[in-house]
Amino acid sequence: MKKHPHKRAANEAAPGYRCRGRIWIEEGGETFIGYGRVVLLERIGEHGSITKAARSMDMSYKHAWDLVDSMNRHAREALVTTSKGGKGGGGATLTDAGSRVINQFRRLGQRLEAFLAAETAGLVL
Amino acid sequence: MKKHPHKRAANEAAPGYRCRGRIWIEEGGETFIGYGRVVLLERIGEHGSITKAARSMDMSYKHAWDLVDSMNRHAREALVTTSKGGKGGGGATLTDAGSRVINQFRRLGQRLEAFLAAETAGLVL
DNA sequence: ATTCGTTATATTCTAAAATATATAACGATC
DNA sequence: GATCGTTATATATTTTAGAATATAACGAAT
Repeated sequence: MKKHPHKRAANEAAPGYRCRGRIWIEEGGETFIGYGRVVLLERIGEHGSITKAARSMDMSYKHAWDLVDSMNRHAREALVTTSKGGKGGGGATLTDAGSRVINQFRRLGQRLEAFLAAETAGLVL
Repeated sequence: MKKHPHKRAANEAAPGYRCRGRIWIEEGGETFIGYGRVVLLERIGEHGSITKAARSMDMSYKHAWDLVDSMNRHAREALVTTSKGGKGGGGATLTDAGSRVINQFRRLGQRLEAFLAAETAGLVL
């Protein structure tokens, strides 16, 4: 039988190439929303506190606070509202606008995954 | 005239949201090709030398060499071949396989840009 | 008034990534 | 065989992003 020159040799591992990617939304050259920020928003919604949300994802409070601040500054209406003092020391709540942003970005991420899967399937390397 | 409640106030800057993203190709969990690597391949093709290519893009030689090594290890056939000693001290040449990878990735990048443009146009934030 | 856990903020510390530096080997040309 | 600019490699230094730490303010509950 004639050899098939384009088939991989038996000892040669088949390279499993895969397209991967990241996507985010900018405003004025700065990041508005990305994967990590969406997770943070979700955790704030679950825990009702920036501190607890940060701990739950092994992030420093300062980093989490800076991200929330950045998101709120770039959003048309606040995604997270905070209160200090009082019962429990205060807290943070995810707004409806925040929930909508989460949903929009999650759907965007799904479309990216579909794009990447199609590109991976069509790779000709 | 009745106010249009969903129109932006005159003093409120229109937020220019924009989808951005990055894409790369992995093999075995490690990066095989990405934007920076493609630029490096192109510069090697232009200069015929890893050293000059690295300088031309303000990259340390070590970093450039590591990237070339990584690309060659993950590619089915070498994207860059090198020679040491001899006239001019040696050099590096972009192979045909390297050129093909550049073209494939550039086209992939164009399709990503189209995807991002469409998503930006459809943003509902 | 004291306590509590949080927000808000500044400052310091650390770890990762990249750069910078140094050295040997290479081989065609002179 | 001496020279040259490069590849190849190791080590040290610098940069920088994020974590860690510290402190004050807050305000309801006790």
